[in-house]
Amino acid sequence: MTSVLVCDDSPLAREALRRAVATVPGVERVTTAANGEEVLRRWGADRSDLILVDVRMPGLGAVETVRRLLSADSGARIIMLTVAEDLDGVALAVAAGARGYLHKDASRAELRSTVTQALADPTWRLAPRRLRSADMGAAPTLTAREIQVLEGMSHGRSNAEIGRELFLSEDTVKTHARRLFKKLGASDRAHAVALGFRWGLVR
Amino acid sequence: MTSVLVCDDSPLAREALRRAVATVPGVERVTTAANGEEVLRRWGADRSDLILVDVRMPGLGAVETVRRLLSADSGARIIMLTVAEDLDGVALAVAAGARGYLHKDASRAELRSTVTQALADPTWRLAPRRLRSADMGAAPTLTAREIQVLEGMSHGRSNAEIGRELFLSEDTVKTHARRLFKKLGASDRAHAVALGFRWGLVR
DNA sequence: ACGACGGTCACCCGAAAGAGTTACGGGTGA
DNA sequence: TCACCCGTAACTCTTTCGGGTGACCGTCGT
Repeated sequence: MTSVLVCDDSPLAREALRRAVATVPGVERVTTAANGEEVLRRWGADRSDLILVDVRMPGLGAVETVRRLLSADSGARIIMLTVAEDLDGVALAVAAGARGYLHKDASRAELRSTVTQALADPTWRLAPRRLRSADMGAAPTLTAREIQVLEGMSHGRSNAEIGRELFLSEDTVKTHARRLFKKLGASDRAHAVALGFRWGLVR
Repeated sequence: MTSVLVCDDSPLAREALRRAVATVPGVERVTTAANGEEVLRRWGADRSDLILVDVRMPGLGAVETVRRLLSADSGARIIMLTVAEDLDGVALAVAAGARGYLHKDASRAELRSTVTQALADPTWRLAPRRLRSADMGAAPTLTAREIQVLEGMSHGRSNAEIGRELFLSEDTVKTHARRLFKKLGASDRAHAVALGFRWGLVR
């Protein structure tokens, strides 16, 4: 029983991927998820043989998702999906333990051959590259809420606006902000946003 | 009577956009079109105050649509809609005369604020710049000083600290800050830093 | 069962930020 | 020449931020 889990925040892309992966010989089941949290839930319930994860995701980021999947099961086989040239994100995810990546605008044949290969060989890995893997150890771990607040900041929202968006009081947003500042070592929101980008926590 | 015209080839996206734009304060009517030809027809019949056009369209392309709209009425206010990182298309459309662009996966608040801004100010432009077709990056042009100030912000410096670093008064730093906010379309320093990263102006 | 942590909310307070406005000299392009 | 932008600076006024502190309630791990 070979199953694949596909994660992408865009419903259209998700469906297209689901259909494409389903045509790979040997794949019996394809499940989908819209975000990192859902991936972790589904993975906990039913471990697929392969996971495809979009690098750019709201909420729990791709890097964090990869890290948590691997801490749950170090044997998890993960392939990143990327749209454009955000190679930084891919690099970080690969450094975090993903097996490789796929361009979303790769041909269907390309996708199929990569998936086939990854399924056939449990040790399959994209050519190992020299990445900033050393940096990853020090990467601050933000909670989902903290990342949501950080993302709000990166979109120019005030604490009050973020609170309205997340159905929280402004004071609660401030608490999350203070905690994430401390974790990141940021002196203010602008600094926090910059560090978020440098760590690949937001994009 | 404020009206907005939305053009997108995907019915789902079209409806979602229509609903989102309809919630913008001051907008009384939202009409939709599925392609460039229809936009031109509707524009001929009844000129809206603002037009949102998907960059990716079948038949008459977005760039050609923009060009024809502007040749019919040079005051037409057009904002491009883009899905991914097809900056080429956006850049061409902006070069052709579009006022700016919006990521389709931008938050509803972001969309609303951009539309509000564009409706409020007839001269609104995402980044007032002298675009050449070769510009291609479409990145807003910040002056050296503005980039220095933005970099200071990205390192968590206060305006006063940035001033001391650059041998400027705090008030001067504030002036540079205000100007770069306007150029980037940022609402505060955190947003400006985020946009700086997204445009590749800082790292 | 205990503590640590995360999520929620509240209050106070001083320090920043940001908006608006004005101003002046220099450079540059139309 | 005139208009426009840039760099510099000052002023006021309001909003927002950030730190400190305390509190209550879950959950999770040990």
